[in-house]
Amino acid sequence: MALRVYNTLTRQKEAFQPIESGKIGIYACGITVYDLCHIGHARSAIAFDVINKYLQYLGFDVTFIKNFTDVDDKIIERAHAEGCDIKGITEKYIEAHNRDMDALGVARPTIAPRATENIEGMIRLITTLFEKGLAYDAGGDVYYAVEKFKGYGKLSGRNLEDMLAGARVDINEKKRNPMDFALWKASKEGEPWWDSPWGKGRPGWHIECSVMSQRYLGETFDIHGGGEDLIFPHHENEIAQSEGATGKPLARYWLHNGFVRVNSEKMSKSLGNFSTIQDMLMDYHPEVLRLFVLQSHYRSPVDFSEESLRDARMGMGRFYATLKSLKDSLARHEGTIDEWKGLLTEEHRQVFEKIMTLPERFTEAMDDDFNTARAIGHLYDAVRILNSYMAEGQNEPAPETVYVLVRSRETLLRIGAVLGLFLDDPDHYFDTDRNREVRKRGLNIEEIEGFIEARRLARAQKDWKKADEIRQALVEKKVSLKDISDRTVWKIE
RNA sequence: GGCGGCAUAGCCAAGUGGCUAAGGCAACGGUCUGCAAAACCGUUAUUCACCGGUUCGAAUCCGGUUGCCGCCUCCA
Repeated sequence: MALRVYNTLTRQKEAFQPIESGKIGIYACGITVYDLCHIGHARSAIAFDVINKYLQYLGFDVTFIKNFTDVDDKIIERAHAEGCDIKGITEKYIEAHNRDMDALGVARPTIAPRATENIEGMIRLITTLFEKGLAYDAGGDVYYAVEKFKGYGKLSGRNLEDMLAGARVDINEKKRNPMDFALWKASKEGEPWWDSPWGKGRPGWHIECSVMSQRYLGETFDIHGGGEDLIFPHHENEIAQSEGATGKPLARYWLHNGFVRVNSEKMSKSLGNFSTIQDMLMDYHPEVLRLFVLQSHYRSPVDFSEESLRDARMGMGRFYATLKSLKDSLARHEGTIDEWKGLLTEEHRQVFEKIMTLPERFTEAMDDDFNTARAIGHLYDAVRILNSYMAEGQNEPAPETVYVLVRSRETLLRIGAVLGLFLDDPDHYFDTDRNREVRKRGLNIEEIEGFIEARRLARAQKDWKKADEIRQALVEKKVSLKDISDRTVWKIE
């Protein structure tokens, strides 16, 4: 089966066909840098990160562009509020954004262009739109004449009459049509400005993406992505600008991710119901956040709550428990024992072959519009098979077992990497997880270990009653114990 | 008002015409254990919001009803 993707433009899944064989250009709309990123931004970033990584996994040479909008009303407002220039704001939040994305394991884009570095290109594009009769000057403000562009509304499935019937179009005397949007805004006192044929001003929001995508990916490129709230007006306007100027399709496939919700409502700045990525990373391992997001399809909404994150954490713990078992089983067996390939007895071969079909099943799921939820289901299946297999041949694994486990682990890690999962060392994962949980619940490690030592002494004397009381006290603090032959390990539930 | 999406077990979530409706979390029973925990095995939706229709056959297609959500204003 070949890759199929849901295209917002046609509202159906289509066979994916790159413009140039073996190469893919993706443009994903980035953020306006005036504040910290929240979980909603993380969801979008992770969705396109996985798309990016999966396409590379398939062997495509991917050019991934994600911009920064670094001039905009909100930024100017914020700069005034903090008494600095816009660069003071944008530099700070670009840095914060990059830190957040790095922490989440989101790969940096091939190029991360900024709007303010592309003003000349925007002026050129607006000039072209004037030549085509699609732009008009209204006293220093330049607007796009939407009526002049056939097909305005084709992405969002609207037409101008419907939109005009809507209650919330702002009245602006300067506009010829209420739906016309700004390409260039005359600067007011104290605002940043650039010289242009229409006077001092700054670009409108939409023009930058048309310019930067064309600069780095050409007039027509493969995939354009973003959150579903960008479909209208942002992406609709990009189409009007770019296609109005070139007469060619802007992008072949339009992909939009669904929202993160809180209590069934969109997580957003205006509702104030957001959690920043920084805050969430204090409480959860980054891969728990990724798993939370990837367990749903990227176009569906996901509901964010303490409980859903807790579920994701438990699921992630299951994966790492298996990775830890694999690590421990193989600790004394470096390298692969390749001579066992082809010599496996029936029992070993069955496990081996099941795990070796994992990439196939993974690809089948991901080829269906990046169905990460189904892919993750297959990973859990593999984990169950391996746990069962390891439970049988515990202590000293036979050489053929080692061969199967080495190959299985490679496969698991290779596929996990596409989703940005299993990248941590299992011991490190559980250490940091425990430290996080201990801090969240206000517990004290020395105290817990003191209790465990007291219980060890009680157990040595076969004082089961006392040992159980101690354990019960710990269980009430959500600390669970596991007795292994010579020691006791603990974790937080 | 216009446009669009969603409704699957206690919770989360795959599945878009036909083998036994994935998987995770939770719960319960068993193996293991001094007892537990983890892991493993087993159980938990004759049924997919509701009503009607198409079909040999539908969670899946069509029509209607109800409920929830998004966009139409900055927003991932």
